[in-house]
Amino acid sequence: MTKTVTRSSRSSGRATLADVARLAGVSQMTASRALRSNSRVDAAMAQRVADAAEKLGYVPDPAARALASQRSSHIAVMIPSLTNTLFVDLLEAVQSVLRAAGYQTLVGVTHYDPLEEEQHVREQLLHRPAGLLLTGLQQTARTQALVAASGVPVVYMMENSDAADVVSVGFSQFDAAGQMTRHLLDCGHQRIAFAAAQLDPRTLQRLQGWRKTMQDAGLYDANLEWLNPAPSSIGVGGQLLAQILASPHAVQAVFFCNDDLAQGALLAAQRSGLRVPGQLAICGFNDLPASAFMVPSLTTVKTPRVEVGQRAAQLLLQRVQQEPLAEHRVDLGFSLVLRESTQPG
Amino acid sequence: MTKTVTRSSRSSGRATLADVARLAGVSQMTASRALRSNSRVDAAMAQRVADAAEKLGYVPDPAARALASQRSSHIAVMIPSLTNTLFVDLLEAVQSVLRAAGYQTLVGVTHYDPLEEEQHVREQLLHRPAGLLLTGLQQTARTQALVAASGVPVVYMMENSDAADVVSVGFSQFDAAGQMTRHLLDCGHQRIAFAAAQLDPRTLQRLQGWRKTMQDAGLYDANLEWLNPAPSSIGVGGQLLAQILASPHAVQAVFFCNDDLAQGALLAAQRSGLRVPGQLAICGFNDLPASAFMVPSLTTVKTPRVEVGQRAAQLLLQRVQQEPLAEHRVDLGFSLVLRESTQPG
DNA sequence: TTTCTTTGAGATAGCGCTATCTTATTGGTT
DNA sequence: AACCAATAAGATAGCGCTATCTCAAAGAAA
Repeated sequence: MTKTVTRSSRSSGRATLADVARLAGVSQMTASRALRSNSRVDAAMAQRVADAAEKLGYVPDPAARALASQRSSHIAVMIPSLTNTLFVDLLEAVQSVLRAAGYQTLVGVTHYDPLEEEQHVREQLLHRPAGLLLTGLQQTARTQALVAASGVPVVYMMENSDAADVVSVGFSQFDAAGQMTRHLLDCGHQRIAFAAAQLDPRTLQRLQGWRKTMQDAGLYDANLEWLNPAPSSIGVGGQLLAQILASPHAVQAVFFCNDDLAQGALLAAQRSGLRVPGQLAICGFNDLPASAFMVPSLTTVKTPRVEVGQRAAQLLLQRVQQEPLAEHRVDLGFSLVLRESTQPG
Repeated sequence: MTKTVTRSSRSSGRATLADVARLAGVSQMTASRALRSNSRVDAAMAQRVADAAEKLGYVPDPAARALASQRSSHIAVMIPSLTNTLFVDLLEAVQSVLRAAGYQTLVGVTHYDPLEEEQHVREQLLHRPAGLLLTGLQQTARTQALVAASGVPVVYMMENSDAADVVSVGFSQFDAAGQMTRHLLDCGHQRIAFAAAQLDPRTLQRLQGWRKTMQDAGLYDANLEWLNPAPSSIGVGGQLLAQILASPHAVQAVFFCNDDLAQGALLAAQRSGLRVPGQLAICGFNDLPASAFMVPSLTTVKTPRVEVGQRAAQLLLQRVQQEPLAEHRVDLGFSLVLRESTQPG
């Protein structure tokens, strides 16, 4: 005999917490607590509730939960771009961790614009996300104020902050660029140009890393800096190379701030008959998938974007669940990938 | 004098619909209707409500709305991959349209796996999305059943269906591949290989388009088919080219099912000293950003992915808002992009 | 023993909306 | 004039959860 429960016409038809509580023979509140296991509940009773939920195929209603608790099961993620494989990898890593924990990921693509980021954050906060993941540390003052006022926990990705109350997962863009520059110096190059596009904060940190190393080596020259604010792309990489070659200042190597630029430069070099690394050494940053297959293969910096995404998501979950954090600042490092495009004679 | 409204400790502190109704001097229900403008409301009254909402900075609470109406402001989008620029462009287009209309986009990356898609859809339906965007027409039977049972409106992307009750926005993968094959024939090639990876439904439709054209020309040979189920990538493109060149069957041109494969083949050819198009013509599909910059530049099929995303999102919004659709099947076509890699002698 | 905490469970009361039912008003029919 | 649909607004009652308060029982401190 099937017990037929009469339901209002407005009900969803799904099993509700009340059904579970009835079957388990406990109050609805106890069932709620048992399923969330946040408050101390008798173990045997919790098991009864879990069994009842299982039997009924009960799934909590996110909207009801959000309305009652003023906190949704969404986590908002702000990334600058999906065109750059870097952020795609970051996002996929974030999403797999969050999804496994039962959270939905809402992605905001900011196109490297702090104001667009602010607008996205403002919209997202209306949905009362459980947490927020931000790329980089340079938000507008209003974004910071909005986030602070909302009380939503945040974890920052791709850069590290020294502030005590900021949780960040990243690596030193400055050091990475410094080491790559060092490598080019070790190859015997002295006139090492730095070419960049987009000019987002992380790119500028790489610029500083290159500058510092060149200055320390006594080889810094402002004529070696080639900065183009346009979005980074293969096409812009080719343009930058053309500009560098057309200038009267000699150059032995070019450090591109991103692999797509470097790839574009390699292709442009090939088209114009310039031998790499014979006449010019070229390197990039991020180790995008195509870089290993370029001819010549591209020397670059391998960045831990997947690990950054995973760790950031894990830390955010801990914050959301009010667990204490072991560390506030996670530096995941980087590694140089030396390939043909900088191979010394 | 500021009127202080006493609020319960559980309230969010934001202005609620009740506040708006009070200020406008109407009932809460009228305010609700006026703001949604779905039911006939007196124009003057609607204006009063709108003014009051504006004055209070009222923003509806999505959770409360979802709970009361059994329908959220989310729209779920299923795409196979974010690694393929094709889908990134599609997604960004979708998202910009939906966001402008006040909907949140929830992305499910299925990795070309119908079962993973099913699991994503199942999870998303628990959140009662307002609508669903699916890539391709090949879902599992259970996915179809789940979607049908939920009553959530769906629009299919990237392929067109002839079924009367299916809303789809796409183009003919079959025709596109046929035309490209025709182009290779027109260039004077007879031994035209088709090389593919991933082997998702759309890839197989392209395969069929190539087959049909080759058969019609009396040039079909099963030895010209090179299918690798691995995920499509630059590396796999190089492998496929190596296999084709190592086989005893002569080949004059290779039609790769995706640009990333073709790019990999171009790079591998360059590395091994094979002249393209001199010794071998190569073409791809999708016109990814790098293709125009390859050396030689890559002949390919330009696919209307941005337009597909926009139209699909617009149609879905119409379905969500119960508006009648002008057309159920939107074919956005494609165009051949003829570049150096297939240039005859 | 008495009193004061601690702990687990239940009862109650919303969270902020919208579906639905009811009632008042209007204008068109016969 | 009497009647009936069509329309607009209000009253009511939830949607399915969780925060908060209350209370009984059990253990710790006096």
